[in-house]
Amino acid sequence: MPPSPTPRPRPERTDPTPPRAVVGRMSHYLRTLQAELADGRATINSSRLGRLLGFSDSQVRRDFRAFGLAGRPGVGYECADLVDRIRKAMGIGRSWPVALVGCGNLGQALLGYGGFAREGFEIRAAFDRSPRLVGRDIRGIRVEDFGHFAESVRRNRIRLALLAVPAAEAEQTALEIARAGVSGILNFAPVRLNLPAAVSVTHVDLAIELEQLAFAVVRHQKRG
Amino acid sequence: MPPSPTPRPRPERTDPTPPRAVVGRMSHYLRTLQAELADGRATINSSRLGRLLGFSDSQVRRDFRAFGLAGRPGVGYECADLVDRIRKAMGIGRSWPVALVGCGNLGQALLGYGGFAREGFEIRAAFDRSPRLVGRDIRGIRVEDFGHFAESVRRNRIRLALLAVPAAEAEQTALEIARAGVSGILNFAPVRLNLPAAVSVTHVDLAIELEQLAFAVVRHQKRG
DNA sequence: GTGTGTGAAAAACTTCACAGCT
DNA sequence: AGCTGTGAAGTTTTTCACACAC
Repeated sequence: MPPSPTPRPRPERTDPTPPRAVVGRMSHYLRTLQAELADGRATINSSRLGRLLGFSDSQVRRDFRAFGLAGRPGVGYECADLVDRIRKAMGIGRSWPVALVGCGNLGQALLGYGGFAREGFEIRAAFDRSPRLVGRDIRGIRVEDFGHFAESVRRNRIRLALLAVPAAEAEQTALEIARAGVSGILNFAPVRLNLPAAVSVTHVDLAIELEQLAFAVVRHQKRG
Repeated sequence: MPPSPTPRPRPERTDPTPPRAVVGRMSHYLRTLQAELADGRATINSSRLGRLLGFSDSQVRRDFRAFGLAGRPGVGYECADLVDRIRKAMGIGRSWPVALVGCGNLGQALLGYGGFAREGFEIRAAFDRSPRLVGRDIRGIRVEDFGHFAESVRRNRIRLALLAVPAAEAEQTALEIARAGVSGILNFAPVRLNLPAAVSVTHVDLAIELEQLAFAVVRHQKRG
């Protein structure tokens, strides 16, 4: 049993960074608050908001405090105010021009997906390499040749890209996207991308979602 | 303040349930291991696997132990063996017949998505309510009228459904899916579903993914 | 030497419970 | 009364660090 001196590095908690788990829930609060506003409710309390999302009331209050959001005792939180502040804190809400790269089936579905607009994400330009698609008009967007990508990024001040190309092309295409100065890529190809640290990548892997669902189903039936 | 006698409820850790966080990573291990196998590597150690996925080496070892997976000191883990065991532990790997409900743009993209097959998920039947689509052949699948859904679920032993209908129809359609005896729904509509507890639901919300990405981008640029 | 398995410690996260504001 | 804000306690998850197996 060595007594182990333990130098105590003193972590010194003054962390201004909101905990990762909180960030993950913020988008959900935002969406629910917008729905409440649309239903004509001006305020909401932590226990209702929690119930709608499956969180506890104290968790809601803690999360909001972590983002510096305050409510009024006896009343609750003001929906409209909260929506504004969350948007601001998350850096969204203003217009975010987005580029779509890859206009096959999935890409075309993304062009038609209504959900993006809500938070100001707007697909401004669409690209493909196939001569079959280049020049076509899909839902009001003209498909451009991917060769023009870098120029279009500058012209449209594009910072985010949706990557919906076949797996085999994903890595190479992502590199070119990164080189054009885009700072975030939402990747739909079932391939892990190795990119310079300057660009953030989020992976949407539908097979993994299905696996998790299948596991939940199996467990659900074994137990309760 | 009395020192609180602490009755010690004796948690009695013999929990066979793998921690939720571990389950979330298992699919990622699975995919990386398959890629390693495809590259001709027979074994892998925790630190390489962790590096490929952005996890620490000890986390990898802990995760595997939680699933009862053992490695060999000085060598590492055997990829093929691991893949088999993870599949078995997750309940996947066998064929999972899946139904697609909603054959608009997104639905058609899902029919063409190559990633599902890897783990045995197979879209066996596709449904829509629109007479425009019913009867059409899309990528080898004949679109059926949603009225036949329950019968098809029984005939094809379908347990999972992909829900790709417009937001306004999602809740009602999901209820009918649940009533037909499906046990898991992967929901693509930007709407929260309120369903009986017997059915598991996983939400794929692309707007939320984009929000999280935008936040990561903003933070990334503020700090490092 | 290399790399696992694992107690112990640390950190992150969640819930409890209640003082205090409206 | 109703509901927030928050210390304190509890729980889960991650990392550390090292004995031990190959």
